[in-house]
Amino acid sequence: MSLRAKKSEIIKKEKRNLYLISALSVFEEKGFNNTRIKDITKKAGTSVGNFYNYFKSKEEVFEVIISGLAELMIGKFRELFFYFQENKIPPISAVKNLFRGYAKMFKAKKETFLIFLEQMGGINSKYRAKRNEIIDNFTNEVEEIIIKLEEFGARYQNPKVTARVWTSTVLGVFNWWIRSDFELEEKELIDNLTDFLVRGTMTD
Amino acid sequence: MSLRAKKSEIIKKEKRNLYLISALSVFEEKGFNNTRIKDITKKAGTSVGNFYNYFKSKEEVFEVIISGLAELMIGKFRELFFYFQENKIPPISAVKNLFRGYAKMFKAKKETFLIFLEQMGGINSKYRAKRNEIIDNFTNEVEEIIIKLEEFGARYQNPKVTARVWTSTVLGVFNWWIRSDFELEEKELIDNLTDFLVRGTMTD
Amino acid sequence: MSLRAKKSEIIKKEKRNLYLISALSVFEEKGFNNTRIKDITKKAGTSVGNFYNYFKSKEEVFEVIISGLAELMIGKFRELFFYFQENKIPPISAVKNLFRGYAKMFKAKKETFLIFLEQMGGINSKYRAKRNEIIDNFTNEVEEIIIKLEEFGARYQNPKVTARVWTSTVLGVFNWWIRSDFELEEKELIDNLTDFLVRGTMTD
Amino acid sequence: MSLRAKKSEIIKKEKRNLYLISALSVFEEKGFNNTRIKDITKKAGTSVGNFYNYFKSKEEVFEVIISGLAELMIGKFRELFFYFQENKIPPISAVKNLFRGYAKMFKAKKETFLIFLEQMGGINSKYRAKRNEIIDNFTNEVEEIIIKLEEFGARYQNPKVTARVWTSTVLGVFNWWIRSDFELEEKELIDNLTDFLVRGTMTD
DNA sequence: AATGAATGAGTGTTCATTCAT
DNA sequence: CATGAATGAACACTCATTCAT
Repeated sequence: MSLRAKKSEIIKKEKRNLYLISALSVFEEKGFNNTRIKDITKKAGTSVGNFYNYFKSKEEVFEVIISGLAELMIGKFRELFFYFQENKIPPISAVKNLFRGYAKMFKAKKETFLIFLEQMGGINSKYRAKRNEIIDNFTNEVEEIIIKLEEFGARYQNPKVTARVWTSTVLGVFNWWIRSDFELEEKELIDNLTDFLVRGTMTD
Repeated sequence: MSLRAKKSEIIKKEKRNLYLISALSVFEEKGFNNTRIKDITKKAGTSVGNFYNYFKSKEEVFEVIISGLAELMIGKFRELFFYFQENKIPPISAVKNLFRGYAKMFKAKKETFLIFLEQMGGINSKYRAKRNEIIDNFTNEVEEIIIKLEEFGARYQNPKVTARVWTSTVLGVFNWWIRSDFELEEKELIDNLTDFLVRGTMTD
Repeated sequence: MSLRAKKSEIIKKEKRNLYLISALSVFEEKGFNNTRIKDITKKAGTSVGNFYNYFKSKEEVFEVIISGLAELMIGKFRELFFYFQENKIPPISAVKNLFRGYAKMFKAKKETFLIFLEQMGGINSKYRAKRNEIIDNFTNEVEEIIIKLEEFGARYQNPKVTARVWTSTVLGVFNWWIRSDFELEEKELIDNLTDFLVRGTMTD
Repeated sequence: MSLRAKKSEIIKKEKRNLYLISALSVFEEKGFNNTRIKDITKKAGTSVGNFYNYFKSKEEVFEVIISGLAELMIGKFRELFFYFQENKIPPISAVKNLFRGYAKMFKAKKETFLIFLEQMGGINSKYRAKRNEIIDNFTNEVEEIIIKLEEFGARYQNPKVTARVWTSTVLGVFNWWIRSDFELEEKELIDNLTDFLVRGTMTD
């Protein structure tokens, strides 16, 4: 690739990114269904037609925005899982670490998560299915850890329920935290959350 | 009111109900935004125009369907709260009782709750706000109980976080239970859920 | 026809009349196009379905209301024409007599005339054509008199224009008189109008 | 503004104009209420959606078409009034001048005037009120002149009635002249009309 | 005859997407 | 690539008329 081509490639990527950021902000405010392509391009300072040089449809921007969320959420969990096994970290520290990572992630991607958590299920059936699939996959990953935890002193329990409690809690509590504009001190949030979940999961 | 008028009154209520049921089912399947009035009337076996003899807009049916949910959820909690104070019921039994009531309620209104939990936030900003308001009110009610629980041996904790954990858990877990078509035995679900939440909340 | 049948005939006519009166009032207020059958039946204290036992369509009521207007306007003119020829009444008295009759007629049928004068042309092409036809027929009648007037000292003039001036004036001025709720004294109106038209028509 | 932008500005104005002309012609033929947006765009050779790039509603086109009529009618009158005072023109010449201007104006805007005169009152109450307001304002202007005319030898009369006669006559006679496709020679029309109105107004 | 629920064709407006410039 | 005008399918809602009771 020539230097010139490479440069244009970069510019193209930047423009695409600009659209993603603009769309994200409008989706978050108005919701997918009430967002007009014009709203996005206006925010980006370009024209309607131009948008279609970078995305083939309104759905595509949405999907790009959402894509990666699943990996992000699950990735964090896997990190913990790995760390946990390798380093024999005590569960409480491990969980706190995880939640610190989550707090950072939710802060960095607050709009995206709000869209995912609050809106995605209501856009259409396809996205509702996708949303549930993401949550289910996430829960399955969590479930595996719950099972492993028995070795570390978790009490006997139905791991499906426990895993669902964990994911519901994480998603629900962080959703509230984002919506409240991170009002509650991060340390307090994480300490309380961890305490609750660990007590709920482990034996005394 | 004449006998004739009373009869027609009843028939009218039944027809209205038929529309509510039809709409509920179509909303659940296609989502509000992708539901056409014709879908509803087809399912009800009537004509488009007739729908508007019973509801003044598509939004109205939706609102009638959703209305009452908040009261229902909060009502159950208040029942517990009252019972709990009056009868000095041990927390575990009280919570199990509550969840039995919830299980019944979610079963009876599964489509409505699915719409509320999964779709409502994505329809438009108005409904997103309403959804969050309902959840927040619910959480506030729960918070009051959490605070009372200290008398009964709850450990020191941030009640806002704990309340949020409870509501997130209840909504998230029951959402999954509905979606999975109640696959897991009700007793197992309730026992595990109760166990988790009580341990998370109370001191050892 | 039996007595019973005759009685029911009368009742039927009364009901029909009630509808005509109700429709007239609603048409005048809302205009034909923005009048709903329900508006008419509500005013009449009956039901939508009942209306169609008396009229076969919304247009029919309108046509019945308007029908007769043409004859009424032209009839008055013919009366004058006849009187005038037979009795050699001086023009000024004849015209004043005519206008007195007109004033009475416009007062008695004010809503009907308002509909005819202000609204009829805007309902649809058919009624616009009818409206113009009525006005043209009226003008033709007037034209005949204008021509005769030469014998009585009218100056030379194009009778088509003069006739058009007369009808435009009569319709325009009485329209205003009705709209202003007959504020101006009838005598003053008639005296001035007559004076103007006669001076405009006759030689000095 | 760039040359390119200026060009597009001009094209846009032309397209808007095309719509105005198309709408005018369809309104005149079918009437406002029976005109479909599709009728307008078909006549303009464009698509339905495109119409809404130029006008925000069907009512807007109508209002743009009608707007200016009032000013036009009254403007002509004021011209005369001014001329008349300044130049001490004898009334007959002044009136003839005015009517020549009116004839030209009605010819140039025949469809618009037909819509205003025949249809506007029947579209809906709002437009009926507007129509009457325009006519009343026009009449008030005329009334002022009538009052001034006394200095120039007008006989004593009720100026409200006389003004109403003038406007009714002008609107009624020109309405007919337009409808008859200007059959009558302009000079003949104006001479007769002027003669009539001046005789009616002035003393011998 | 009276009622008012039922019907369904009809219409203004929106908006994702395309395309000429 | 950029622009924004052009396209037309889609849809909520209306209302004259019909019809079962």
